[in-house]
Amino acid sequence: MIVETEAYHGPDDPACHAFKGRTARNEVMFGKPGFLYVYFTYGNHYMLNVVTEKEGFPAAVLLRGLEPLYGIEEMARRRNTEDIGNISSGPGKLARSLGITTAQNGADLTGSKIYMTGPSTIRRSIIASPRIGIGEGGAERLWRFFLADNPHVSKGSKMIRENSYALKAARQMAFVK
DNA sequence: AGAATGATCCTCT
DNA sequence: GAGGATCATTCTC
Repeated sequence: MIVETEAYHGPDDPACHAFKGRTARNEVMFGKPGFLYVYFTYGNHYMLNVVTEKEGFPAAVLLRGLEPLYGIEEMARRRNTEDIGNISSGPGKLARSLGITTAQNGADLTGSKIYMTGPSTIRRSIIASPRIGIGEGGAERLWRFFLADNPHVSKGSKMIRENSYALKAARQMAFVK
């Protein structure tokens, strides 16, 4: 179950890989929505994105956190950990746990091999926050989204959550006082 | 051709 | 909380 995402929106978003135009790497983002955009970074990690928007408009959503529901043992094995909270709580971990690499770049998510399913209606409380780990164009837009009550979010999001709780608590104390 | 950089994670202190 | 790993991609010359 997807519990954390981040949005990247083409020409108006400096943090988007396609901000400066088409390259070999970001090619897939310019294609049809519903396809995987996977890239390799920091010499270690694959980032798993889903292409959104219409063909020709480069945009994608980065998957940053999953709650393992099925195939947990296999995910854990790929991640070499027993700690369920550490299997897919971050974008690099997530791709690793699913066995996704650039071999799957451009894969069709509307077929039957790799796909997403489930309710499209929002039933849970969601926190929107600034994107992290991004330079220019990162902070202004609240384009990181994660479930307010789910433990399988990335480290940065946990911090945001804790800070917001701390803020709430501080306000409450001030109110009581 | 060479250098810099990065939508991160892990280890060690 | 700091720093290293580690390499594909992109930018610069």
